Amino acid sequence: MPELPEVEIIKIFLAQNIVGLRIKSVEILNEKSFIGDFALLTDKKIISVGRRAKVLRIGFESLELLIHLKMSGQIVFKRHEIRDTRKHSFIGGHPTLDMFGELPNKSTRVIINLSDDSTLFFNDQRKFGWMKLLDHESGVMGHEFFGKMGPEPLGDGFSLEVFKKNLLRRKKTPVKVALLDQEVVAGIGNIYACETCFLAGVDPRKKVLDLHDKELQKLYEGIIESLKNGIKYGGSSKTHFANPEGKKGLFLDYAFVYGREKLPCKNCGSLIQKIKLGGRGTFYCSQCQVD
DNA sequence: TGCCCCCTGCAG
DNA sequence: CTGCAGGGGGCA
Repeated sequence: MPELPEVEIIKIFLAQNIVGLRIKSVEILNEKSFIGDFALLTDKKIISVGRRAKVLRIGFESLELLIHLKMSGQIVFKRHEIRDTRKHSFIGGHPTLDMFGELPNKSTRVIINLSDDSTLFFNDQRKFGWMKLLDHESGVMGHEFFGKMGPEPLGDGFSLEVFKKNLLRRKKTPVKVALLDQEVVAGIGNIYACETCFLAGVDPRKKVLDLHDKELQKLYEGIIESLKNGIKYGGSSKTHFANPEGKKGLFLDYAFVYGREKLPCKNCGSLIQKIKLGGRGTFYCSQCQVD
């Protein structure tokens, strides 16, 4: 589900809502969803919430909890004053937790009870996601885990030069597949890779080696623009994604190609094509995305 | 660099 | 029933 924009939206929400609270208890409903000793979290105070690539980072004084939502993960925040989400649901536009049903639900894997009686649910239908608890002593925190990852595309370290250098390590790879490589740029997933190629006017099948300098420039700008738009519209809610209070994202309404197979291109009117690249569905406009 | 796999559920 | 889904680790 989540790519950089969706994880960023969750991060922003959690930063405003759980920092300063303590962990009251953790319940593991699926063993493989939590790596590490969850009991260590008891009574620990949350001091920071961050993001690196598609990974959420929740910081404690001597511990860090990493969360990767993979394809179907959700973080749901249930405020303490809401006893029964179904009876207290709003009508019309307000975010509600209704989309999650009763909580915990069938796909809830971990429950984190917080000191003010609010609750975090880690839901993950496909069980690909994980929570990992790291400690300072293990030396895993920070560089070792994230060491090989490329730059944050919305951060200061992401220059055109760095982008070109990293991308060109994948010379024979189709450009859209190379954009998915987290060592090239961190945080791009299938939706934003497709959108980036469209914004750059580049055929997603084109090998990195064959890209002109102008195309590299436009890809660089396209990455930043598509990701910023993703955040601006609250993320992509194809199936699973909603922010922690149940608000869905609207980005796919504004997407140019992703999910628009056989629909007219918003730029030229010709029909959007769907192909498979690197095993992933890939959408593009054969008129707008050519040499 | 390209599969297969980890899973569950939904659409065709 | 088959195939597909916002990810990515491991293996040849």
